[in-house]
Amino acid sequence: MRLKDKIMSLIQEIKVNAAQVLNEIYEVEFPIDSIQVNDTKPEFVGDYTIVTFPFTKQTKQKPEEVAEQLGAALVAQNTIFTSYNVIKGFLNLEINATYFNEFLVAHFTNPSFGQSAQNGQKVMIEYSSPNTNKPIHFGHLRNIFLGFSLANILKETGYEVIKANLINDRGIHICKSMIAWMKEGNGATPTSTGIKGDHLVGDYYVLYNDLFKKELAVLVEQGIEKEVAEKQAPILLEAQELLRKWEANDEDTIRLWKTMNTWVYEGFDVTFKKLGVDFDQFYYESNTYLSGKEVALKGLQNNILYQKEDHSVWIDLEADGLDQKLLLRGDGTSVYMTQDIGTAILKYNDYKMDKSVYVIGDEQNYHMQVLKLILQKLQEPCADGIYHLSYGMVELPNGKMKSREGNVVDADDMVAEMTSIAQKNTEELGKVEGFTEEELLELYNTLGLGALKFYLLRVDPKKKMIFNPEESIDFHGFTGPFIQYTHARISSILRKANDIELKSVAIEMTAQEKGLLKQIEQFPNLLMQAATEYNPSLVCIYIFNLAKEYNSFLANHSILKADTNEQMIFRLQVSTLVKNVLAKGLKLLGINSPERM
RNA sequence: GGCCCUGUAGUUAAAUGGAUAUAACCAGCGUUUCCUAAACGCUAAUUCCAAGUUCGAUUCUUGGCAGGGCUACCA
Repeated sequence: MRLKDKIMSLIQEIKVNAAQVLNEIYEVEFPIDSIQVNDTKPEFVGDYTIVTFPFTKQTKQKPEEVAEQLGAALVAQNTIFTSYNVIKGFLNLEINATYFNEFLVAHFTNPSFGQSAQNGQKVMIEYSSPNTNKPIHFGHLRNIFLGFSLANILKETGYEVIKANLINDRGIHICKSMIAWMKEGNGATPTSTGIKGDHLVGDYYVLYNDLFKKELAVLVEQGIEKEVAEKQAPILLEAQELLRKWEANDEDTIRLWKTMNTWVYEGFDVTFKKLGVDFDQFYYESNTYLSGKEVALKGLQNNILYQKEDHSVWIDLEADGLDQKLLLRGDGTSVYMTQDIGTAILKYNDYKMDKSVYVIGDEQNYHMQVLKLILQKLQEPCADGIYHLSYGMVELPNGKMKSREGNVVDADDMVAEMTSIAQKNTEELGKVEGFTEEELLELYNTLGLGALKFYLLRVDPKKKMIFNPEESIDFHGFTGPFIQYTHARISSILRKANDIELKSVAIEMTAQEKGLLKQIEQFPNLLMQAATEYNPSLVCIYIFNLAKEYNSFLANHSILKADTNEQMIFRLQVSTLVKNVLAKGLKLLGINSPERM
């Protein structure tokens, strides 16, 4: 067996071997993926375990007998297996240490370990997608980190990735900020006030809602029903008028709209940069909101859509268990769904991607389901590639965040808060020596962001999460800084040993050393799984377990004072490999790995 | 009403249908002469309820219960 030629992962190799042997013994074809290979539980002897219960029907033998025969044949046939034992229907296999030794030698200096070859597939990931009437808040961060991380993971596993941001820059919401600014802004600008552009615009959005509520109260006082008053409040009518002017291309309105949007973009830029995320392609809804109409009309001609008496255009999805959905109003204008249809087609025409991932909250599950179905019915080529990466909302302990009420945890504040906790912790631990002022600032930022990103990415995306600002963020345990710390410790050791030549050595490895290598060997596979499942939390869990295992190893093994020179070299090699994998895992999550902390 | 998602130690999270359900935080007790105690070790504690399928169910099916979301000619 030559590691250089090795394409298969160890688990895959076990499966292939097992299938082959089963075929030889029983003359039964078992599909490779039907063979279950698990990690052997620590209380048993062995590295990997084949579950033999599923074979009993076709082999007409007891699980123990199948396991026994399979184990004997595997050990006799392939030198990667050194021994086996059978407990009930579980066949525990021990893997030859030589295998891991060769693996170590082949990869400990390989910076691209974990990376897969290009697979020719193109994926677009749309994420972030903010409205321009308010700053980015904590809930958006989950979206942004998920999208960015997923893009990294897909690139690493061989996809060509386009990161897209669809900016929702038009509509009644931005008009609300505009009208409040016109009324009470007195010409305030980010420069004149010193307020970050997106926050400034967001403040007027909140102000709009305050004014609206006041007007509402007055109307209700006058004896008007609340629901009626909500539609009659003068400021709302003004905002709607502003939207009409915008649509009519009114010069002053457009100018103000552009100005305020520019403020917001400048603010967003700062935030995105601070968060360490970027995009390849921006789409603006003001450019795309009229599209989709032609497609709808074409669908009408082909009788996929139908028209009601008031000329509104609909699609009937009841046969698919959904509702009827409006696509064009009676006056011929588009709705949200129509725009999304248009944008989906536009994106596809731009890139012809195989997959289009939308990172959007789970409250839009229905919308996305309908969007995909309509595109399929319209026989648009982009339809089948659409995937909704649906994630649960981030809630505060006292309920949902509402930017209308200013009841949000702001993203910029959050980053600043985390950075200052990092600073406080570092200072308390007295670990500031040997750093320049500049390096310290960078370190605090690395640690604060690391904690924040890891915290939001470690949970399965589809689960909603509750964020408790006081209690939830920690620097111990299942956190970013824990892994960063492990990385920094390894770096320290390697710095001390940097004049030692890491030549190939053959040693008897301990169980824990073997365990580390076994874990690392699974890394490429794990990345593939994270990519197929669109789930960065798998990477979080993996690198956390690896860091934990390494820390435990470190407590039990001497490295620089190992018994023999060979042992030291071997452990330095293992450490190098662990460091590389931790750094790569963190990088895929968008987190930096400090050399010292 | 209909549809979708989620219920696992005190808390936050794991577990392609597999062995005695796994970690972290919190609590209690310990550990610093290779690297950095942001670490390591030990102790205690968990599958919402009821049926079903299975050799085997946290996982699949059905029915409850609880929480959230969607069900706009807003975006």
